[in-house]
Amino acid sequence: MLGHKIRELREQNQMLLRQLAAQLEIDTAVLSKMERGDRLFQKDDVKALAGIFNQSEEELLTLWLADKVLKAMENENYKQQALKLVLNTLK
Amino acid sequence: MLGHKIRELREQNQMLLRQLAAQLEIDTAVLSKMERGDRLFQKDDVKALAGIFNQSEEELLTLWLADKVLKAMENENYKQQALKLVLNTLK
DNA sequence: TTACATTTGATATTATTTGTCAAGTCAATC
DNA sequence: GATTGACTTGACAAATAATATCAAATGTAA
Repeated sequence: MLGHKIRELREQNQMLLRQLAAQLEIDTAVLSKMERGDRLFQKDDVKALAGIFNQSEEELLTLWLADKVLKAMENENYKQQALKLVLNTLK
Repeated sequence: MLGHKIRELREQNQMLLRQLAAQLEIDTAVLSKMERGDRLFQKDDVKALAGIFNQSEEELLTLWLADKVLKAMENENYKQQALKLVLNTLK
């Protein structure tokens, strides 16, 4: 979810992967994987990205957390029931 | 969530921690932590517990997955927004 | 006090995540 | 069809986190 958003923002800004990777001080290969959803971003990088692309931290961190949750649940059954349970316990 | 349920079931069945731990072939100390919510159960143990206490796997695995999600989100902000996002992407 | 059930904390083991780098693919241009 | 540049992939190492094991601590009832 976040990877897709970042790729869009990067392309809108005509930046190369290696340019953005340099700003984040991470390896280009890793950023490629993050944008493609193979890896999670680091939380600090998400905050930096909000600054770089002038997006709200809330929006990007929400997407990031959603990715984390999806990863925690991948290959499991009863996802929806579990999510609803969690939502209810948070209320 | 699951730990609490298992403790209830164990006490209803007048079993000791070490008895249940023996059935699951895990250390008593570890089971204690699992029931108290300090640690997640192993998925295989959840399935075994459904058999031992004659509960539906679906119910217990749902509680277990909810615990996993809660752990993945602990200490983060924007939990509810993220969960709603995930729920929507699953639909 | 003793005996027993449970909890806690320290350490060791194992698994997962993350970083690094080289080689690979793919288009565009020459 | 060779070269260049952007991106992707996969293998391996390093760092981090999860799990197991065990001894000691706590709590409690007889």
